[in-house]
Amino acid sequence: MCGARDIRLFLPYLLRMIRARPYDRDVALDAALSLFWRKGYHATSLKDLEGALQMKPGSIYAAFDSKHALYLSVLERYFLRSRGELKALRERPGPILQGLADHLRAVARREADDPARSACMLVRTMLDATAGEAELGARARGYLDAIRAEIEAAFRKAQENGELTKAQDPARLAQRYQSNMTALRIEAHRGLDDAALIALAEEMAQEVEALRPN
Amino acid sequence: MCGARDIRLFLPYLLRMIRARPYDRDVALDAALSLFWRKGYHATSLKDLEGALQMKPGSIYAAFDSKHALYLSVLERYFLRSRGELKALRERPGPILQGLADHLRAVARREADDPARSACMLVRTMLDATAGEAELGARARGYLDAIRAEIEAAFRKAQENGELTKAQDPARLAQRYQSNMTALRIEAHRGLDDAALIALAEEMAQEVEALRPN
DNA sequence: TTGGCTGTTGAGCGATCACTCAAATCGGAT
DNA sequence: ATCCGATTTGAGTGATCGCTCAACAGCCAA
Repeated sequence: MCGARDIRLFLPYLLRMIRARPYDRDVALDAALSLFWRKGYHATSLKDLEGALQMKPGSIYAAFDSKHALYLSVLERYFLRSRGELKALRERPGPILQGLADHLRAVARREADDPARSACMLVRTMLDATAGEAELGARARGYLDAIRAEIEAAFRKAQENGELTKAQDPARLAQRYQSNMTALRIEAHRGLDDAALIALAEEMAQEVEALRPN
Repeated sequence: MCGARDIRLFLPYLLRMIRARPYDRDVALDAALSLFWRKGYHATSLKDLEGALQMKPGSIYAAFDSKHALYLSVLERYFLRSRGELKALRERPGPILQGLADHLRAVARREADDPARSACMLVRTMLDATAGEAELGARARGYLDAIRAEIEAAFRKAQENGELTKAQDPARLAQRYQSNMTALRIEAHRGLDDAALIALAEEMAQEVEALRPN
């Protein structure tokens, strides 16, 4: 009996929780992600963010605390998506090595189609972070490590499935795979023509496929 | 007879030309190179430069015109040194492939020893350059292209020397070599431990050596 | 010495930076 | 209709940005 009253009591707060905000946090974060990814941390000003997020400075600070904190949120968002892609790849049925190889091909194709090609945001953040924003660099490194761990897990699973010999070292293969991916995306950023970009990815992909013992 | 007078006439100007400047241009440029390389274009302020160059703003502008122009000078300096290393490599006696492979090993060792590891300045500049400084990006790309051309010339010479089969494509080999070098130096910047860094370079180097037909 | 030219100085310019806060605005409960 | 509290607003904060320039210092010829 007092249950009903309790619900009535908390209803306003529940409603408030789902009350439509004047801005959509996800949309705003995506806009910030796109902007920061394209321009980098230092070159992006609050004015730029105001335009991209369609929010006034006060609202931005109420919602995200600071430019620094917003960048961290955005970076985490980027990381979660990147790792998500890899997790999906590992949990997919079929040979793991094939999935890893195809991922390289897919990234190259995606970049080739994208008119605004841009290298990995984690790498860019790491390269950009100076002593003044040491935390940004540390975060980016941490995320890159987590992604490498994800790749290593994939190679390890491939090894369990007999797609690799016991002598091959998943940690080292993951290291090389990530280096290749980084290089591939930097070449995309550089503006390498589509054919060469896809050929480069193909070369890397075949090296992954060639790991399989026959 | 009028020759002597001419010399006497121009002597002041000749002396002025070699007159010791209050600052040493080469030293100043090296200091700027080090600073810009470490902090990047956007994160480096005039105050930082004043400190590093030991020059007041007026002198900096008298000598280098602007922060932008100074960065361009410094970038060219960096490029010339990088290309110089490769040119030396190509003109050295002995097998070219061996030289290219050893260069990868040497870079890894150099980075491992360097406490302030830093990725290639041209790559960093390219990744950092926004629409506002499109020229910086274009310059960096141009320099990277020139370096790739240098690598390609090395592979081509190796091919002429019979170190490569006729079927192998120097352009593509150069592309991959440069990608590997980029990735290697980014891993160095990332803070990859010395052993792993050197192992990564070794793997890349052996792939170059394996190109040789036997 | 003196005059003249070169190169240095550093206070200070307007613009822009990240950021704040008092006032206006809005949705929902009464 | 009226009020309340949450949210948005945007002019404005001090700090710092890249950069300028009138005044000054040092050197050499005369």
